[in-house]
Amino acid sequence: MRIATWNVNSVRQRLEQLTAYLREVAPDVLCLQEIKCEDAAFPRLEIEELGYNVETHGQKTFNGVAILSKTPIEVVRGLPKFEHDPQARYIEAVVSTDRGALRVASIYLPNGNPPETEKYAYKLAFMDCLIAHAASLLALEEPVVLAGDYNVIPAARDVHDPAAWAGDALFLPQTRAKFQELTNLGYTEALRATTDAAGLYTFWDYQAGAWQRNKGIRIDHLLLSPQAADRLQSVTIDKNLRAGAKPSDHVPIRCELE
DNA sequence: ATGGCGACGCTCCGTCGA
Repeated sequence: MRIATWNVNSVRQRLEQLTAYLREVAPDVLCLQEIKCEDAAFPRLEIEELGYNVETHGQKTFNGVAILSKTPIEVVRGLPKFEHDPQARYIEAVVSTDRGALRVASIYLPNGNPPETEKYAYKLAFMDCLIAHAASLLALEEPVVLAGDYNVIPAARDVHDPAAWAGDALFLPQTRAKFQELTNLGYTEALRATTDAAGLYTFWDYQAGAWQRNKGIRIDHLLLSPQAADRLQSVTIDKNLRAGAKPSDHVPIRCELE
């Protein structure tokens, strides 16, 4: 069972890369963030043609999330207790698999910069709500994968230059503490269950030759409930996509569950 | 040493992202 997440930075701009990824990597479930279009504008037919079911929670211009799945899914749009949010940042699916139900969320957590503004307060409020919801999911004792662009650098080893990012909303102590609060509930960060290595990144800015200089950060994560973590076999960052033509500034990260 | 991008839209600049 292969589950991937990818911030595509506009699904319409990335359609060629997305369909190539579905063909070559063929994840069973792919969570997308920053689709940047309304549901009606999502290139649904091109994806369905490749054998995927498509569920979107889009909006015009900004944000927008989706879940693609080889098997049929039932979805809920919006983060529970945060449904009034006009920003489309959360969609959750129950996926039928041959090993029973699997729950997968596609999350686009707010960036939060600049930290002294209401944007950071919004990020923290979203995280509080996500923590509460994640706790309620644990009570179901199901395999759950909370996947997405968390806009959180968990630790110094996850950023090329920790000092340069010290005051950034992605790396502030309060941000990292909230992320740790989430994992402390009982979720396993998939990548960190497989390696302690530093310098594993999922995002490189388009500016200042960040990719060429490997000035990256690790902000896209897969969080696993105990029932999912027990089945974890491997984690892969599809870094090669950043070197290809017209890339997203994020690359996919995926895990294999037995 | 500095700055260097890219997507979007009531589009040719201003805003946003990370």
